Amino acid sequence: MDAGSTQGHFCMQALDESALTHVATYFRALSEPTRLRILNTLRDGEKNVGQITELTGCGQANVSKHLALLFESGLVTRAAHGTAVFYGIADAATFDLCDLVCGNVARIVDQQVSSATALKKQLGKVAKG
Amino acid sequence: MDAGSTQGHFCMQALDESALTHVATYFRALSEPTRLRILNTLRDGEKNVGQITELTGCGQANVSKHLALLFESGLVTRAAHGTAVFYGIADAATFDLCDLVCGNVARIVDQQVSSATALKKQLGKVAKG
DNA sequence: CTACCTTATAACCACATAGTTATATTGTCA
DNA sequence: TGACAATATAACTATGTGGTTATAAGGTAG
Repeated sequence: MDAGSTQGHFCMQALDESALTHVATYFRALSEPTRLRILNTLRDGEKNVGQITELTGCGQANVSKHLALLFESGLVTRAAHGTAVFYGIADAATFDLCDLVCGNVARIVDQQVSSATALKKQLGKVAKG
Repeated sequence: MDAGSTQGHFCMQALDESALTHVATYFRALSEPTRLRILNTLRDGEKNVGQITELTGCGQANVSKHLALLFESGLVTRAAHGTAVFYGIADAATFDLCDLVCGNVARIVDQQVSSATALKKQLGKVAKG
Protein backbone atom coordinates (compact mmCIF):
# COMPACT_ATOMS: atom_id res chain seq x y z
CA MET A 1 0.00 0.00 0.00
CA ASP A 2 1.25 3.38 -0.94
CA ALA A 3 1.11 6.41 1.33
CA GLY A 4 -1.01 8.34 -1.14
CA SER A 5 -3.87 5.86 -1.15
CA THR A 6 -7.32 7.00 -0.07
CA GLN A 7 -8.16 4.20 2.34
CA GLY A 8 -6.66 2.00 4.99
CA HIS A 9 -4.52 2.75 8.02
CA PHE A 10 -1.70 5.23 7.75
CA CYS A 11 1.53 5.04 9.63
CA MET A 12 4.14 7.76 9.62
CA GLN A 13 6.87 5.16 9.84
CA ALA A 14 6.22 4.13 6.27
CA LEU A 15 6.42 7.63 4.79
CA ASP A 16 9.11 8.79 2.44
CA GLU A 17 10.81 12.16 2.60
CA SER A 18 8.19 13.94 0.53
CA ALA A 19 5.32 12.63 2.63
CA LEU A 20 7.21 13.51 5.81
CA THR A 21 7.42 17.09 4.59
CA HIS A 22 3.68 17.09 3.97
CA VAL A 23 3.01 15.90 7.50
CA ALA A 24 5.35 18.53 8.90
CA THR A 25 3.60 21.20 6.84
CA TYR A 26 0.24 20.09 8.21
CA PHE A 27 1.49 20.38 11.78
CA ARG A 28 3.12 23.71 10.96
CA ALA A 29 -0.24 25.09 9.87
CA LEU A 30 -1.57 24.27 13.34
CA SER A 31 1.43 25.64 15.20
CA GLU A 32 0.35 29.26 15.50
CA PRO A 33 -2.08 30.55 18.13
CA THR A 34 -3.61 32.98 15.67
CA ARG A 35 -4.37 30.22 13.20
CA LEU A 36 -5.88 28.09 15.95
CA ARG A 37 -8.06 31.04 16.91
CA ILE A 38 -9.14 31.40 13.29
CA LEU A 39 -9.99 27.70 13.06
CA ASN A 40 -11.97 27.97 16.27
CA THR A 41 -14.16 30.66 14.75
CA LEU A 42 -15.12 28.16 12.05
CA ARG A 43 -16.39 25.49 14.44
CA ASP A 44 -19.99 26.55 14.00
CA GLY A 45 -19.88 26.98 10.25
CA GLU A 46 -18.38 28.91 7.36
CA LYS A 47 -17.55 32.58 7.77
CA ASN A 48 -16.23 35.29 5.54
CA VAL A 49 -13.00 37.18 6.08
CA GLY A 50 -14.69 40.18 7.64
CA GLN A 51 -16.44 38.04 10.24
CA ILE A 52 -13.27 36.14 11.06
CA THR A 53 -11.36 39.41 11.34
CA GLU A 54 -13.99 40.73 13.72
CA LEU A 55 -14.11 37.57 15.83
CA THR A 56 -10.36 37.18 16.21
CA GLY A 57 -9.54 40.85 16.64
CA CYS A 58 -6.61 40.53 14.24
CA GLY A 59 -5.83 42.80 11.32
CA GLN A 60 -7.57 42.01 8.03
CA ALA A 61 -4.34 41.55 6.07
CA ASN A 62 -3.01 39.25 8.73
CA VAL A 63 -6.17 37.15 8.69
CA SER A 64 -6.06 36.91 4.91
CA LYS A 65 -2.46 35.70 5.01
CA HIS A 66 -3.22 33.05 7.61
CA LEU A 67 -6.31 31.93 5.71
CA ALA A 68 -4.24 31.61 2.53
CA LEU A 69 -1.78 29.39 4.38
CA LEU A 70 -4.55 27.28 5.90
CA PHE A 71 -6.14 26.91 2.47
CA GLU A 72 -2.86 25.90 0.84
CA SER A 73 -2.33 23.40 3.62
CA GLY A 74 -5.73 21.92 2.84
CA LEU A 75 -7.21 22.71 6.26
CA VAL A 76 -9.96 25.04 5.13
CA THR A 77 -12.28 25.39 2.16
CA ARG A 78 -12.78 28.62 0.25
CA ALA A 79 -15.88 29.84 -1.55
CA ALA A 80 -16.45 33.26 -3.07
CA HIS A 81 -19.94 34.79 -2.94
CA GLY A 82 -19.87 38.18 -4.57
CA THR A 83 -17.05 40.16 -3.02
CA ALA A 84 -17.15 38.11 0.14
CA VAL A 85 -15.05 34.98 0.50
CA PHE A 86 -16.25 32.28 2.87
CA TYR A 87 -13.90 29.89 4.58
CA GLY A 88 -14.86 26.66 6.30
CA ILE A 89 -13.30 23.64 7.94
CA ALA A 90 -12.21 21.22 5.24
CA ASP A 91 -12.25 18.14 7.43
CA ALA A 92 -14.06 17.52 10.69
CA ALA A 93 -11.09 15.38 11.73
CA THR A 94 -9.16 18.61 12.22
CA PHE A 95 -10.97 19.31 15.46
CA ASP A 96 -10.68 15.70 16.57
CA LEU A 97 -6.99 16.21 16.12
CA CYS A 98 -6.91 19.48 18.03
CA ASP A 99 -8.96 18.04 20.85
CA LEU A 100 -6.70 15.00 21.01
CA VAL A 101 -3.76 17.34 21.29
CA CYS A 102 -5.54 19.25 24.01
CA GLY A 103 -5.64 16.03 25.99
CA ASN A 104 -1.96 15.40 25.40
CA VAL A 105 -1.07 18.95 26.31
CA ALA A 106 -3.13 18.78 29.46
CA ARG A 107 -1.19 15.68 30.51
CA ILE A 108 2.13 17.34 29.74
CA VAL A 109 1.25 20.47 31.65
CA ASP A 110 0.10 18.39 34.58
CA GLN A 111 3.33 16.42 34.52
CA GLN A 112 5.39 19.57 34.35
CA VAL A 113 3.44 21.04 37.25
CA SER A 114 3.97 17.83 39.21
CA SER A 115 7.67 17.86 38.39
CA ALA A 116 7.92 21.48 39.40
CA THR A 117 6.11 20.72 42.64
CA ALA A 118 8.34 17.72 43.34
CA LEU A 119 11.41 19.78 42.51
CA LYS A 120 10.21 22.53 44.79
CA LYS A 121 9.76 19.95 47.58
CA GLN A 122 13.25 18.57 46.94
CA LEU A 123 14.72 22.04 46.95
CA GLY A 124 12.84 22.77 50.14
CA LYS A 125 14.35 19.69 51.78
CA VAL A 126 17.83 20.63 50.58
CA ALA A 127 17.39 24.13 51.88
CA LYS A 128 16.20 22.82 55.23
CA GLY A 129 18.77 20.01 55.42
CA MET B 1 -13.97 21.34 34.51
CA ASP B 2 -10.74 23.15 33.96
CA ALA B 3 -8.45 22.67 30.97
CA GLY B 4 -5.60 21.52 33.20
CA SER B 5 -7.50 18.58 34.64
CA THR B 6 -6.15 15.07 34.10
CA GLN B 7 -9.32 13.37 32.94
CA GLY B 8 -12.36 13.90 30.78
CA HIS B 9 -12.77 15.14 27.23
CA PHE B 10 -10.82 18.14 26.08
CA CYS B 11 -12.00 20.66 23.57
CA MET B 12 -9.87 23.38 22.08
CA GLN B 13 -12.86 25.68 21.95
CA ALA B 14 -12.79 26.01 25.73
CA LEU B 15 -9.11 26.92 25.99
CA ASP B 16 -7.83 30.27 27.12
CA GLU B 17 -4.92 32.10 25.55
CA SER B 18 -2.29 30.34 27.61
CA ALA B 19 -3.62 26.90 26.75
CA LEU B 20 -3.87 27.87 23.11
CA THR B 21 -0.20 28.71 23.18
CA HIS B 22 0.56 25.32 24.69
CA VAL B 23 -1.35 23.56 21.94
CA ALA B 24 0.43 25.61 19.29
CA THR B 25 3.78 24.77 20.89
CA TYR B 26 2.92 21.09 20.79
CA PHE B 27 2.10 21.26 17.08
CA ARG B 28 5.21 23.33 16.46
CA ALA B 29 7.36 20.57 17.92
CA LEU B 30 5.92 18.22 15.31
CA SER B 31 6.24 20.68 12.43
CA GLU B 32 9.81 19.86 11.35
CA PRO B 33 10.74 16.89 9.16
CA THR B 34 13.94 16.33 11.10
CA ARG B 35 12.06 16.09 14.38
CA LEU B 36 9.56 13.69 12.85
CA ARG B 37 12.49 11.57 11.66
CA ILE B 38 13.93 11.62 15.15
CA LEU B 39 10.61 10.58 16.67
CA ASN B 40 10.35 7.78 14.13
CA THR B 41 13.66 6.34 15.28
CA LEU B 42 12.13 6.01 18.75
CA ARG B 43 9.19 3.89 17.66
CA ASP B 44 10.88 0.66 18.66
CA GLY B 45 12.25 1.86 21.98
CA GLU B 46 14.59 4.31 23.67
CA LYS B 47 17.82 5.29 21.99
CA ASN B 48 20.80 7.42 22.91
CA VAL B 49 21.92 10.51 21.04
CA GLY B 50 24.65 8.66 19.14
CA GLN B 51 22.23 6.09 17.83
CA ILE B 52 19.69 8.72 16.83
CA THR B 53 22.41 10.73 15.12
CA GLU B 54 23.48 7.64 13.21
CA LEU B 55 19.94 6.67 12.22
CA THR B 56 18.88 10.11 11.06
CA GLY B 57 22.12 11.06 9.36
CA CYS B 58 21.98 14.53 10.92
CA GLY B 59 24.77 16.33 12.74
CA GLN B 60 25.14 15.53 16.44
CA ALA B 61 24.71 19.13 17.58
CA ASN B 62 21.60 19.46 15.47
CA VAL B 63 20.13 16.29 16.92
CA SER B 64 20.86 17.45 20.46
CA LYS B 65 19.12 20.73 19.81
CA HIS B 66 16.04 19.05 18.40
CA LEU B 67 15.95 16.57 21.26
CA ALA B 68 16.15 19.42 23.75
CA LEU B 69 13.16 21.06 22.10
CA LEU B 70 11.20 17.79 22.03
CA PHE B 71 11.99 17.25 25.68
CA GLU B 72 10.93 20.75 26.68
CA SER B 73 7.73 20.26 24.72
CA GLY B 74 7.06 17.11 26.72
CA LEU B 75 7.17 14.78 23.73
CA VAL B 76 10.13 12.67 24.76
CA THR B 77 11.61 11.35 27.99
CA ARG B 78 15.25 11.69 28.89
CA ALA B 79 17.40 9.33 30.97
CA ALA B 80 21.17 9.50 31.49
CA HIS B 81 23.11 6.25 31.79
CA GLY B 82 26.77 7.03 32.24
CA THR B 83 27.79 9.48 29.56
CA ALA B 84 25.02 8.33 27.28
CA VAL B 85 21.61 9.98 27.36
CA PHE B 86 18.63 7.92 26.27
CA TYR B 87 15.52 9.47 24.83
CA GLY B 88 12.16 7.79 24.43
CA ILE B 89 8.60 8.57 23.41
CA ALA B 90 6.81 10.19 26.33
CA ASP B 91 3.33 9.26 25.25
CA ALA B 92 2.20 6.53 22.86
CA ALA B 93 -0.60 8.88 21.80
CA THR B 94 2.01 10.86 19.91
CA PHE B 95 2.15 8.26 17.17
CA ASP B 96 -1.62 7.90 17.15
CA LEU B 97 -1.62 11.60 16.46
CA CYS B 98 0.99 11.40 13.73
CA ASP B 99 -0.76 8.51 12.07
CA LEU B 100 -4.07 10.35 12.23
CA VAL B 101 -2.39 13.28 10.54
CA CYS B 102 -0.96 10.94 7.94
CA GLY B 103 -4.50 9.98 7.07
CA ASN B 104 -5.57 13.62 6.84
CA VAL B 105 -2.56 14.50 4.74
CA ALA B 106 -3.17 11.58 2.42
CA ARG B 107 -6.71 12.83 1.87
CA ILE B 108 -5.49 16.37 1.23
CA VAL B 109 -2.85 15.25 -1.22
CA ASP B 110 -5.38 13.09 -3.01
CA GLN B 111 -7.79 16.02 -3.22
CA GLN B 112 -5.07 18.30 -4.54
CA VAL B 113 -4.08 15.69 -7.10
CA SER B 114 -7.73 15.32 -8.10
CA SER B 115 -8.10 19.08 -8.38
CA ALA B 116 -4.95 19.28 -10.43
CA THR B 117 -6.20 16.50 -12.67
CA ALA B 118 -9.60 18.16 -13.03
CA LEU B 119 -7.94 21.49 -13.74
CA LYS B 120 -5.72 19.84 -16.31
CA LYS B 121 -8.81 18.35 -17.95
CA GLN B 122 -10.53 21.75 -17.96
CA LEU B 123 -7.48 23.40 -19.42
CA GLY B 124 -7.30 20.66 -22.01
CA LYS B 125 -10.92 21.31 -23.01
CA VAL B 126 -10.29 25.05 -23.20
CA ALA B 127 -7.21 24.46 -25.30
CA LYS B 128 -9.12 22.18 -27.62
CA GLY B 129 -12.28 24.31 -27.65
C1' DC C 1 -18.71 54.78 -15.46
C1' DT C 2 -17.99 56.10 -10.52
C1' DA C 3 -17.81 55.30 -5.75
C1' DC C 4 -17.62 51.89 -2.52
C1' DC C 5 -16.94 47.50 -0.23
C1' DT C 6 -14.36 43.16 0.49
C1' DT C 7 -10.38 40.59 0.06
C1' DA C 8 -5.60 39.72 -1.48
C1' DT C 9 -0.97 41.16 -2.02
C1' DA C 10 3.50 43.81 -1.79
C1' DA C 11 6.93 45.90 1.07
C1' DC C 12 8.84 46.12 5.18
C1' DC C 13 10.57 45.11 10.00
C1' DA C 14 11.52 42.32 13.87
C1' DC C 15 12.27 38.00 15.41
C1' DA C 16 12.59 32.95 15.56
C1' DT C 17 14.99 28.98 14.12
C1' DA C 18 17.42 25.06 11.31
C1' DG C 19 21.94 23.82 10.48
C1' DT C 20 27.03 24.10 11.00
C1' DT C 21 31.52 24.54 13.51
C1' DA C 22 33.94 24.84 17.52
C1' DT C 23 34.04 24.20 22.27
C1' DA C 24 32.45 23.26 26.94
C1' DT C 25 30.62 19.82 30.09
C1' DT C 26 30.22 15.47 32.13
C1' DG C 27 31.27 10.71 32.99
C1' DT C 28 34.39 6.57 32.33
C1' DC C 29 38.52 4.06 32.21
C1' DA C 30 43.46 3.24 32.55
C1' DT D 1 45.09 12.36 37.58
C1' DG D 2 44.95 12.40 32.49
C1' DA D 3 43.09 10.81 28.11
C1' DC D 4 39.02 9.76 25.94
C1' DA D 5 34.04 9.35 24.71
C1' DA D 6 29.19 11.20 24.72
C1' DT D 7 26.35 15.04 24.95
C1' DA D 8 25.19 19.91 25.36
C1' DT D 9 25.91 24.58 24.26
C1' DA D 10 27.68 29.03 22.17
C1' DA D 11 28.33 31.68 18.10
C1' DC D 12 27.16 32.41 13.65
C1' DT D 13 24.73 32.49 9.04
C1' DA D 14 20.87 31.97 6.19
C1' DT D 15 16.24 31.57 5.84
C1' DG D 16 11.40 31.72 7.12
C1' DT D 17 7.59 34.11 8.98
C1' DG D 18 4.17 36.91 11.97
C1' DG D 19 2.38 41.44 12.01
C1' DT D 20 1.63 46.05 10.11
C1' DT D 21 0.72 49.64 6.53
C1' DA D 22 -0.40 50.80 2.13
C1' DT D 23 -2.21 49.46 -2.03
C1' DA D 24 -4.00 46.50 -5.69
C1' DA D 25 -7.68 43.52 -7.48
C1' DG D 26 -12.32 42.14 -7.96
C1' DG D 27 -17.18 42.67 -7.47
C1' DT D 28 -21.46 45.59 -6.51
C1' DA D 29 -24.68 49.42 -6.25
C1' DG D 30 -26.07 53.87 -7.74
